[in-house]
Amino acid sequence: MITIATWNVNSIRTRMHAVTKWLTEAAPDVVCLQEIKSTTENFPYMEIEALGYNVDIVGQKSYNGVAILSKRPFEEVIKGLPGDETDEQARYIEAVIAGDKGPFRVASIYLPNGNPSPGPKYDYKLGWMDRLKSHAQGLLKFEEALVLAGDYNVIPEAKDVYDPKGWIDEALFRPETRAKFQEFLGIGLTEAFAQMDGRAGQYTFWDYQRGAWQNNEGIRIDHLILSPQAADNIVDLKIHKATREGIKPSDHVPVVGTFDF
DNA sequence: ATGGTCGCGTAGCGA
Repeated sequence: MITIATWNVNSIRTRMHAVTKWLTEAAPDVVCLQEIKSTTENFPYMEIEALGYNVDIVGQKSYNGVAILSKRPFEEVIKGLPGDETDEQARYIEAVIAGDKGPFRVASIYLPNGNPSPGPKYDYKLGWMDRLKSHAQGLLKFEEALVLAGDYNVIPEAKDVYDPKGWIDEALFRPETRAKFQEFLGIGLTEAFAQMDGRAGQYTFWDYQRGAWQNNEGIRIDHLILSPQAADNIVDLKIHKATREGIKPSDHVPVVGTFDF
């Protein structure tokens, strides 16, 4: 069995206490991190490697930044989402890792937020989603287990947000955003939560403001997106809500899939 | 009610 997690940590340096605690307790095989807000020079490689992980990252000063941690060595790493050489935002890293039954491929994705919308930031989001779809179409041709994990900044359905009417103009929930997400899934991908659970009100993010956590005013935006070979072999999916408690939590919580790879 | 809270970096932006 292989466990693959995604977690937007909202700064790796500030979150190291919570991250090391969770890595020790949950001990996932692979972890996709987003919003590390760190350059390569400032990333805490030593502390994470000491917990038994190989680490590779796409870093950026102050904003964005993604990483993949893996207890098994990387066979191949691809950095940056293809399709726009002018895009300098650190939002994509992909790796091939050896499973017990052959290699599997994992990507750590930090899809643009897109607010305010409409506007240039929303256009960037939609363009990024088009590029992700194109890249994923290429990956599907390998016909291998593929897990595209990350903060998609997309609320798939009304049941995934505490106040759908209040969110209708947000970049994360606009009909055009949801339609493009469905178009992305339509190339032959499966959203793990929809397959495994699908219940309403299973959130992965609660804003720091307005007592959102205390009032359970959350949204579900962190997803594991699977190729057929991954969807056929997922055996469990859990949202680790407990990490939203405690001192200096991230506003996102981990989503963890277990696969018979 | 155009508020509220984080993180980065030390003003104001991004979320």
